[in-house]
Amino acid sequence: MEHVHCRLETKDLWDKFHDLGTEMIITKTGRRMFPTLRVSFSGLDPDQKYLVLMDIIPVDNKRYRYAYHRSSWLVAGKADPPLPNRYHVHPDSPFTGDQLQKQTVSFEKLKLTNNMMDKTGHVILNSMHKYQPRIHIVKKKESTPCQGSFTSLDAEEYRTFVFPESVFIAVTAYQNQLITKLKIDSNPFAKGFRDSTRLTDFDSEGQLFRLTFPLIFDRIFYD
Amino acid sequence: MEHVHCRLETKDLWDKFHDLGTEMIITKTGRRMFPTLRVSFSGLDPDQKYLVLMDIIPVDNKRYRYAYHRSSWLVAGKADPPLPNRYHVHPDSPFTGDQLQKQTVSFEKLKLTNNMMDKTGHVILNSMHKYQPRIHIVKKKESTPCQGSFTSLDAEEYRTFVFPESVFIAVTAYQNQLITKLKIDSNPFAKGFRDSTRLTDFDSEGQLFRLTFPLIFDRIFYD
DNA sequence: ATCCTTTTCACCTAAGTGTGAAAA
DNA sequence: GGTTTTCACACTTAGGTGAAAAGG
Repeated sequence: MEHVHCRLETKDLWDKFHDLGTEMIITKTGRRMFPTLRVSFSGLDPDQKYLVLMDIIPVDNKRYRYAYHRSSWLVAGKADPPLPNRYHVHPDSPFTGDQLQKQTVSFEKLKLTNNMMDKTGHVILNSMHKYQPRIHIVKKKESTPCQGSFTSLDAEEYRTFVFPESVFIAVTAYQNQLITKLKIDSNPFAKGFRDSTRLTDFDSEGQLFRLTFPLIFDRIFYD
Repeated sequence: MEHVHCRLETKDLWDKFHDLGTEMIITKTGRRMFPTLRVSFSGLDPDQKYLVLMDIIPVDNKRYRYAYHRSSWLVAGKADPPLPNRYHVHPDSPFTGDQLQKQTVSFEKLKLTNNMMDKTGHVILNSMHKYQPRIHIVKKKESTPCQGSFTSLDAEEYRTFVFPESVFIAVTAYQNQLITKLKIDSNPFAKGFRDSTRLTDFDSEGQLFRLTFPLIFDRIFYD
């Protein structure tokens, strides 16, 4: 697994958020992450089967608060008691190496919650704490279950990738107004709050283009 | 272009609808097609640029009506005056052959309307008429515009693919109740009408699976 | 009791979908 | 009188709002 590479496809967007200090909303019922973690791999064995996993780990042992007058995050004390870490197998796993090198893997369905009693499988985080998402790729052996539990892993069987631009602070309400603005402008699901005069245009939902002159297609091939 | 192949990725779903007699709603403001036409290509020149187009042509010169007592479609006379055919360039065009062989092309944004005055570029169809969608792949020359109008095409420059399982009758309201049921069960946007006891489960939105036992990841690679 | 911070919740936007009664 | 079309409505998921509630 030494030559495996992992690319963050959504790096540009993550960078924009990272510059402002990324915040992710966590709710009782679970909230998606935005931006989404979307990655692609290279250097895999095309015929080997792999699982792709994601988890989110605390970056430090601190609790943060937002200083409005300075528009910046300050340390506000020691972290709350840590929560049990959960690993999330991408639902399309297992992938063949061939598949993985052709398509990107998107963790758009993953949701964050502050509900410690959550039973729906969302990631449980502490509010006002700093986190780092991670991506893991695991070589699947005959015996590796795709669902269920892992018991042991040899060192050769997996690799972990960390993208520092994806660190974020979990919040129950946005603190930095610039983050709110960037979310509204870049998340298609927040369209309802955009000004009619859009300054930014991240969404790739280009209009269907129509030709005004008909083409002539006289030969039809059945396939 | 002789060796180009085109595969209908959503064939299974189309087949299910075709068995019942596919109906597509057309409205004044435009309605998406469901199932979506999603295709992939092979046999292309990786470095060549291509445009992918779709159009929808009348299958015959007939008008249909639905006989409720027999639960089947009957011919109800001659077709209404034909409407001008429009060709729709996929908004992501042009593609390189390499891109096209790695990803599938989805026409999910295309909308159908019965409004002959439509200025938004949707496909205009006659209600109660039978139609056949077609996919065209066109080799892009330096001079070929991606937007605008084509003036002429050499015979070697394109191929047209037709999937007979994608024929449908345009309607303003569903006629066959079994079609309504299948749409509700298979279109994620119609979830609100599903019984709590889902018999069918076409949507691929599998729940994220969670491991209950933590894995041990001690080696972190920055990438 | 006061004050400040953090969390919750009912509410509205948005697009896509079928409903069912009314209008053609 | 029967068939076809329209339209306001309700539902789903995802997202931010802003006032009220909860915490400390």
